[in-house]
Amino acid sequence: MIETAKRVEEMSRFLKLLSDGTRLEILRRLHVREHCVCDFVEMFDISQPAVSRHLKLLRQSHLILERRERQWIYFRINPDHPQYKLLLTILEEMDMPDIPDRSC
Amino acid sequence: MIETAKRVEEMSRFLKLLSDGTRLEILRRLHVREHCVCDFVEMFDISQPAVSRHLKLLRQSHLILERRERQWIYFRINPDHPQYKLLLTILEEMDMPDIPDRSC
DNA sequence: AGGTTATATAATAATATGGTTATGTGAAAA
DNA sequence: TTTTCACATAACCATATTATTATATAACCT
Repeated sequence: MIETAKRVEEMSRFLKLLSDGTRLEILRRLHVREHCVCDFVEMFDISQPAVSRHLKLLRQSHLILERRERQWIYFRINPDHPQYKLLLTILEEMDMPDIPDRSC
Repeated sequence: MIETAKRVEEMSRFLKLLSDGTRLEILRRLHVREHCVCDFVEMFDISQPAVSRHLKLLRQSHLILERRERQWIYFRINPDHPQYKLLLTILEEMDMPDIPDRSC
């Protein structure tokens, strides 16, 4: 079906967005709390423009939201993103792998 | 922590593997039943070597298993892969998006 | 106004990814 | 044993991705 093809296409774009170690780590941190760009520039061993580019990709797909406060720009995860739940699953999987299901 | 960094790294490699439309579609089909290479060659508008390359990537990461029967090679999903559960979540998300949780 | 700080954009380069055609290989069939 | 079928591998090419350096912009401070 065409609809399914579109969903596969969307999912592959979403997963591509998450398939980078730097971006995954950014999201892991944003899952804990808001961060400004400078936090990430300190955190990673890449240049400020490189960090900026990763944030741009995440922002352009509406996975993160920004808020300006004085000279800083703070980012946070967008809980209204269509794939927010899947994102949480992936982030939690990294934090605690191999935790069995609670039987429910 | 170093351990966490390793998990982020592993997760990004896993997601990279899934972040291609052709490979996602292959996995979607294998989720239903076994398929031989020729099935996929028919299915997609790419060359047989291109299909073979996608299958090789999936096989090399142990996400799929193969079985030879006469002149055909049949592939199936490896249910013992460390990320099998996450894979199912992603495949099911594509089939039925926006189905709310059963409250549990 | 002029300087500093935080972030974005542009230009460029190296590497990764995914496709093609040509060819190799191993099992079945003639 | 030769041919055919199903698949893999090699060589190559175009595009995508991700980094860098240089520069622009916007807010704050003196």
